[in-house]
Amino acid sequence: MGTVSRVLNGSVNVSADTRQKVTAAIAELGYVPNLVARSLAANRTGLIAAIIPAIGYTQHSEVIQGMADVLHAHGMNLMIGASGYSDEVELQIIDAFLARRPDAIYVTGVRHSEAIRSTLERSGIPVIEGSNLTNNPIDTVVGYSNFDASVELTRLLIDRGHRRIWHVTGAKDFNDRIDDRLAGFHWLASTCNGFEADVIRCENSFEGGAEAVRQTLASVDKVEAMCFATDVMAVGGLLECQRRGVDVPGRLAITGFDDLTIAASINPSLTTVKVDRVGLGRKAAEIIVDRLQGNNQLPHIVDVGFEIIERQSTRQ
Amino acid sequence: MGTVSRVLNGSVNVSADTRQKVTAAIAELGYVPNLVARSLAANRTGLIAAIIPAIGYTQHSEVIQGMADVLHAHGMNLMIGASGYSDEVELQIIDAFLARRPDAIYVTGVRHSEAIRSTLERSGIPVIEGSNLTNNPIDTVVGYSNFDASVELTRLLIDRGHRRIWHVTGAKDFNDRIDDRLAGFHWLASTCNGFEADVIRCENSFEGGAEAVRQTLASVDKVEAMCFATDVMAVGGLLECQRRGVDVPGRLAITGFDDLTIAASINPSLTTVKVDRVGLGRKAAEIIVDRLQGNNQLPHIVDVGFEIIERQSTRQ
DNA sequence: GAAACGATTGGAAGCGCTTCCATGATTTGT
DNA sequence: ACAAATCATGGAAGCGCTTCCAATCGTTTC
Repeated sequence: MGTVSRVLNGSVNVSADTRQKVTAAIAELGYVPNLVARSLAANRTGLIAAIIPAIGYTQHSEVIQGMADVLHAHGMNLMIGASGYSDEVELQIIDAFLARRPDAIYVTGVRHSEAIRSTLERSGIPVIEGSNLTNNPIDTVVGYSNFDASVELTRLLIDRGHRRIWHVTGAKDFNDRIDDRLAGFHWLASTCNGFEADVIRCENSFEGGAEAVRQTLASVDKVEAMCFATDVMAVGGLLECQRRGVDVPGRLAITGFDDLTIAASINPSLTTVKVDRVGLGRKAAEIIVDRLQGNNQLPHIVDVGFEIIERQSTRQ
Repeated sequence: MGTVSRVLNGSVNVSADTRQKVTAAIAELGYVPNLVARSLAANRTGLIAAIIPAIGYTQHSEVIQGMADVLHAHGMNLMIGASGYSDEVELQIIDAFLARRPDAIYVTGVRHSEAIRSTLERSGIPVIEGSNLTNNPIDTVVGYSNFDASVELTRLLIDRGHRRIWHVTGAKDFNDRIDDRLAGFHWLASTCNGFEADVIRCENSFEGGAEAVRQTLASVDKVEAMCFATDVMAVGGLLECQRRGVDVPGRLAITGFDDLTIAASINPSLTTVKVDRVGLGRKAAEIIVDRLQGNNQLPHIVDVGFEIIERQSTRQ
């Protein structure tokens, strides 16, 4: 038993001869190691837990895709849960996951309830926060600055000559990513003279974006640009402009955020912020794998960056 | 120890008094049961494995979302893997998952390599195949008839007076779902007189759909309708028509498949086939839960149905 | 009031591995 | 050639639970 275990775990202290025999026996018997027993004995499960707000949304599931790829290559597997943007549900899922003794845990965002934060801190395993940045991670954060990206995107609109810009965002306290985008917008606005900054909130959906366009066009005679906090809303807005014959970007410039694949295809194509989400997931998984192999010299703040992609919706 | 276990598992044979004491002690000590040990002892992990072609695609991740919701409500958790449409990778993932002794496994589609099929058959756990139908499931299939849906969709185009229809599909043998859609199209075509059926293959992407439109318009002077095997291709095609000023549905009727959210918002809105994917996932999970609770009287072929949604892209 | 019974409870075995330890085999140094 | 060190191997303990069994206790029945 001891020797078989050594063979399976690739220990050095096994003679080539014995290894051969054991391997043959394993093949002949069709023996499949029981990883549950291994997990218990070795105090290491090879399971990684990941919690995202919603599995059905590309922005989040692409991160998971990246993680799954890297983890699978290292013999580890992913457990996944969806919080539905609820702190309460998220805590429940975290508790359920921790009872399964994962080797590490990934959570989306950097703003958590006190209960969640303390649970994660006491978990004793690597905790990766993703999709945003913070100076004060629970353990390690892998993301990009939603604040900076929003600043750069808004600056692009200003550079194009716009002096009145509407920032369209989701419900209050919906999540830290869009809050930081709004904060970046506000910050830049406060540094500019003769600049009119407005904010409108709507549902994060195509219809929400469309509604935002309708409201905005109805309430003021002159709107120069709308800076949507997500591509979903921006595309919804763009399509509403198509329907109403509003010239984009002639009458109204539009920007999004996320670079969904539709952003490049729609007419006019959409200026947005691109983030390599699959890469972010891969990076998170690589850090986890590294940490579990004993590397404690890893950075705790990992910026995967972003890229402003200017397309037709802002180019006159 | 025995008694504590009985309390935790809600056994009947514990006095209210003892239960009270144990519960209090658990709360005070902040004891968290180790589900790994439980899994080993009880020979039941409470883990469900799910394999989909790609996690980042809404069509598949929505199913996972539905499963995760139901499973979480029953104290079970999801392990997830992505095959990237490769039989080889899929088998690797299945093997890796089975070593973790999941209580059930979900796989996408009903056409599998011989190795995969036999591995699943011998696994000894409930196997759910999803997103299509077959008369010969490995164990249980939860899905809808891609064949029938395609027939109905094509019939709608014929009813609208179209006599030349292009079916746009993906690469050969890409997956059983789009193959069945093509088969449905062919079958209906073969029953109609004076009907011209063409097939074109392209990449399953917006750009692929656009390319299909370009090729089709260039090669023939009269095309009446294009029936795309997926909404992604259809939307790509529709946007290409926008760019070229091709009137949809006046000059060219277009249909998709999947009812992605964009289908309802795009201009003109897209006629497509709607499937409740989250519901499909929920149903699959409910069957799993039921089976694990010992119910063996469940149907092995579960049709969750589909709905043809006619929108502007086919309505003259 | 004694026998019989069912409801509770504690204890031990065991789930299938990993890991430590002791033993024996082999190699190295001198 | 011999002692010391190194390596390979089998065996046993133990990971933290569940579950079975036997023992205990309070009740009911006649």
